[in-house]
Amino acid sequence: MAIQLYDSLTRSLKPLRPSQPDGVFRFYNCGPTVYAPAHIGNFRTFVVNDVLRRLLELEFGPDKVKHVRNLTDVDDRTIGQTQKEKRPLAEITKKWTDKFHADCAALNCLPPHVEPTATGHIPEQVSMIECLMEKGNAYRAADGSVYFKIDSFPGYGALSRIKERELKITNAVADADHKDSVSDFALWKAYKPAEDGDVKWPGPRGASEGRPGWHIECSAMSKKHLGDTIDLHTGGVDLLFPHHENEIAQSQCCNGTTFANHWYHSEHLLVDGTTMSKSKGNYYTLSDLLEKGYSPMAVRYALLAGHPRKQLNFTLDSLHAAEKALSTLRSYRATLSAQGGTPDTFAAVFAALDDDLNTPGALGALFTLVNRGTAGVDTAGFDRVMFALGFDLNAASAPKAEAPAAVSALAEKRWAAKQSKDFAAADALRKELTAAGWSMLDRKDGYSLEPLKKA
RNA sequence: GGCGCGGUAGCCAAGUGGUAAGGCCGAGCUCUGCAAAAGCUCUAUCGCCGGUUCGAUUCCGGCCCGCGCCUCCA
Repeated sequence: MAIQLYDSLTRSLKPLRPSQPDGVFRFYNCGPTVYAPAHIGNFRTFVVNDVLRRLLELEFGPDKVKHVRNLTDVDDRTIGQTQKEKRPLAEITKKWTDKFHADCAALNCLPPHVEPTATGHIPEQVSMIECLMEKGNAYRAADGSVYFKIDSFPGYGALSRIKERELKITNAVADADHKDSVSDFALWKAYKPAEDGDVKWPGPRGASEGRPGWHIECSAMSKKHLGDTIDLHTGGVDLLFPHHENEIAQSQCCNGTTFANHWYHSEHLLVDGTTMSKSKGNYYTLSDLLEKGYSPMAVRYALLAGHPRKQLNFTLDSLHAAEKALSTLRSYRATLSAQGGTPDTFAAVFAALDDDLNTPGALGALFTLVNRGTAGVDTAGFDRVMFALGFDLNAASAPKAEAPAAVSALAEKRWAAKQSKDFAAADALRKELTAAGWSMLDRKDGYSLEPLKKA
């Protein structure tokens, strides 16, 4: 059964199908800018795209999906960071690329098949800009920068439905002096010694040395790794305009063909009802949540608990709920036998996923089945569902924290009191442990200690 | 101002023209020195007002409230 996915361009549900004769599904997902740790809002997009990647593999076969996700390693923010830290660009971007990879791995996201970087594709970008200049879609500005001429592309605005004249005039006027029109966007930015440090490359013919504008990297890298027409292009809603709109303009003017057959945008993660930002103090990284005692898998679960095309209000409670839900799945998995399953047991789960990536619907269907018991279910069938959702049930439920000596001592005392049936003392000690932030779990033959979740 | 999205139980969140999945929390019960774990049970008429309809939470219109984007933010 085909995967139906919302297409932002036609605003309708469309089936996902490879368009090339080789049957390979070409999938480009806009990746992160590596100048700081990605936050969980960023990861919502990447986790959602990971589920998509997994569904595509199940649908077309693991070797019939080509997944490309870029790393933006040169732009205003990365350069700004090098100036702030007085360190080379490559050092900064390496650091945050490594962190991004570690976080992705913790969240059990499959690595893309190709992960191109902007700095690794300067010639490709330059060549595309030259192509656009030759075709009259781009022009050199007085300072040596190159801009895309929006008027030259009649289709501009089709994706975002934004007409040039409807744009709110902001402080974009800063660069306006060099542009023919305020709405034209940079393909190549001329080198500015005071701001750019040593970050510069030889420019397109006729332009100054400098660096690529942000949008051109995706056009150039998708062309190189996936070809002129790709089957699916995805990203967060915020990329719809101007980033994706500009990519379409660049690619279609240069290549003369449809850039992407399908566009998909996942919605924002909100915290406290608003979008995350450092100034609001509601900015979470994965590390922040792990420090609070939550597991990466719970974060993944929480990110999938809302419909990907709907804003999701993230709360710490949702992580608690996720932790519990995963624990239920873990015990359920443990009761399953290796064989004897009925093939279509989890059809409802896949039906939900195939229907516009309805992850909360899929989770609902999954628990309905789990609550029904283990009849007709075997490990292989269940594991297929876990693969699709990307839940690694073997991953630790939560990082095992070592109890401080003082806490261990209290626990030992309480255990001894309990063994000697001094329940009053045992209860008093339990209260002390709670006050110290630890929970003591008794078993027949011993006990374990777990830190209480921090608020 | 332009474009778009949403308002479903204490919280999170699916869904359907015929009286509403699921997770968490909470309550009760079973089990158990206590706690935890496990099991069972219980908890909503879907923002407001009209309209269409035999029937609307689901379609249409209006209103109220919230959120996002509008040139470099996933």
